[in-house]
Amino acid sequence: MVTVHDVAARSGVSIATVSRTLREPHRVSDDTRVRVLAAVDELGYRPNRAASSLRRGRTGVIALVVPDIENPYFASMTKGAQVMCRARGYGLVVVDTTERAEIEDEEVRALRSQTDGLIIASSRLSDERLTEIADAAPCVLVNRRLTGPGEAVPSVTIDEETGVEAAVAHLYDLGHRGLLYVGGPSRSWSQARRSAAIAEAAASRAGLHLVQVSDCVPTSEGGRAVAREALATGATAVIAYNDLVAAGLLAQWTELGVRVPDDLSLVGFDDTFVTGLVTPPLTSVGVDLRELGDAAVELLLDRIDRPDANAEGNDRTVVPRLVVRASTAAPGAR
Amino acid sequence: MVTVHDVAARSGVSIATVSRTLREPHRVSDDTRVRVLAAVDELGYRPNRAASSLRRGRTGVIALVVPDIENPYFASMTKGAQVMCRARGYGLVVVDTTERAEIEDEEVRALRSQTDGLIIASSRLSDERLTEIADAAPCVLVNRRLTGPGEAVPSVTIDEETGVEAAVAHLYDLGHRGLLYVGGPSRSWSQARRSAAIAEAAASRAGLHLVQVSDCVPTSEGGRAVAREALATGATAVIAYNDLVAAGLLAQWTELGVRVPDDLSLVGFDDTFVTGLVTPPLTSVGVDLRELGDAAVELLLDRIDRPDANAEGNDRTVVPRLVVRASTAAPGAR
DNA sequence: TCGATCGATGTAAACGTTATTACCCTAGTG
DNA sequence: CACTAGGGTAATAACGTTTACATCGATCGA
Repeated sequence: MVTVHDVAARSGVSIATVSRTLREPHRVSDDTRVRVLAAVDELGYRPNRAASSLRRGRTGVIALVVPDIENPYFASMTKGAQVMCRARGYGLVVVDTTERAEIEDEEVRALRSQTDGLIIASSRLSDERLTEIADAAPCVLVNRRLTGPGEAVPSVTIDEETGVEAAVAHLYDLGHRGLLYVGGPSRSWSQARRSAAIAEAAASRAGLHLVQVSDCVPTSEGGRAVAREALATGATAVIAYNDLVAAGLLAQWTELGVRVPDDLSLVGFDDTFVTGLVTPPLTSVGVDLRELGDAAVELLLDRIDRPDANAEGNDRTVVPRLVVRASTAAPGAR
Repeated sequence: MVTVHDVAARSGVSIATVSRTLREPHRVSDDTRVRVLAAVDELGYRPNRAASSLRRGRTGVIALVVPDIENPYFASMTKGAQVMCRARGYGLVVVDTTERAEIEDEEVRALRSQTDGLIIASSRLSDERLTEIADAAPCVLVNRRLTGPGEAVPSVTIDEETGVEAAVAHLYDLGHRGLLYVGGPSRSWSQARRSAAIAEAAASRAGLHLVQVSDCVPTSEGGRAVAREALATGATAVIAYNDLVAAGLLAQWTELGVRVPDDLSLVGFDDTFVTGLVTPPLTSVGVDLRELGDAAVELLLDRIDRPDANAEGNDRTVVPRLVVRASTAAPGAR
């Protein structure tokens, strides 16, 4: 292993100067700098991260905790986070909790002391636990906002109301009056918000009849499972908890001979790449998920690098767009 | 921050004993052990990873380098790797190279000195470069095997021949005699192997006519783009480079009024969750991708933890299964 | 009973980096 | 010319762990 000492010896300076050359280049004279950098290059020197972390009390690494990396939603988020981390010179460790709160708790506990900060996406933990964690380490929540008065845990959330409003408006304007919302797990924070937002959006529209079913398993299998039940409601338009559920509904309906959008319009959530995989391509409302990851990293790193700069600007809200594809049309269009 | 010193003070022993209690519990007496562990618990002590790494020359972290974490293929692999790492007490840092060789090179260079080992999946780097990397750090390749004689870079690969053979046999037995293979990027190692294996499997079957197109972009858009061209070949059965391409073909064909499997049979590769999303569900040949990640981690950690135990047992081959779903049937079945 | 052995614990020296302090040397100022 | 200011560099002390070695009883065999 090549260390500062080797570089120092080779370039005829002290180890202090080597370190300074790399950390604060402007503080050394021009010719020492080139000499040191040359030696660094020739020897292939790379500062030992462990040593650096130990001395500085900073690891240069942040952690992203997600429930399930196989879920395209979190995969995209991770991608965004990854790119931003690279740009800012930070490492990213991704942890998959397999949707289990106790694993999340355990991992978070382990990570908080060994990283510079945490991003926790769609957490399964209680408000109390999260507050406690945020007290102990820089922390950004995604898809979760703590409600307490004094709480100031930074978070990145989606403006569900706006997204839902756009979806409902779209369907209403097409002429739909019977609307079904196939909701996800009732314990989910996003589900609660979406459900409430849909109720509100529906209530404000004359003649619109809304039915909600909930606790659909948020996968395509879940969608398949409720496909018949959904038909039975007599709705002409369906909004699904997410794209996967929508895909499942679509697949099952197709097998049952129900045609989309001729017989039934369908809107998904999250606008993942799944929308382009199915036939017809799915109208969906969602944010750029990479941007979500991006934003979380940015928020966290700003907190870390510029400590107590501004206790304000804690939260970021990302506004979703409705992307209209081929799964929605006027009712009875055929 | 609570350190060994705090724990030592609290439990009335020296820091050495604290460290030993945690690393080699059998080497301390029973009552000291319980006393120390109690103190650890009460104080919430967690050994500082940076310090530990520095001293031991081991980080307890391995890296997984993938071209694209958004690709369900690598997402599943990552999941498998993640779970295995957790089980073995290692941390996992996932790096997405966004399919760019120069980023892969750069990241690998940075990671090899700061982790205990590397897993490089579907690498874009040259054989020479990979050999060089493997010389400098424990390394396992996935979906790549170095061919040189003395080369002994451990790898996990898929037995493409067996998988392809099963797919071709399935279609042939259904009665198909005109077969099209829609191949992926010609620079891809997997593509080369699949293409060769299909040619071989086809050659051994009387009356089977094989056409290959290649350089299809390995996404659903890529599949859509070649959908018409595929029809023009007159084949009655199509094998696609992967499930995404198959999904694209399927979507475009559906829009063109071509029905699967009535008019055309379709087989995908990799058996990702995409197979269940589309209509009809896709017949696909692939391995359990989590197992692939699993195996890579296991191979790597065995190398790290039991150094030079066995230079043999370097490679692991995973045998894919053909999962028959609804996208394949006898030709002219309708 | 005495030395050898062994088990349990303590002491202290690393690991490679960075930050603080001290130093030197040159240039500027009265 | 003496004195100071200040830029550039060197020496050195941490950071928290782990581990080789030393120490000290106690046990055991002769």
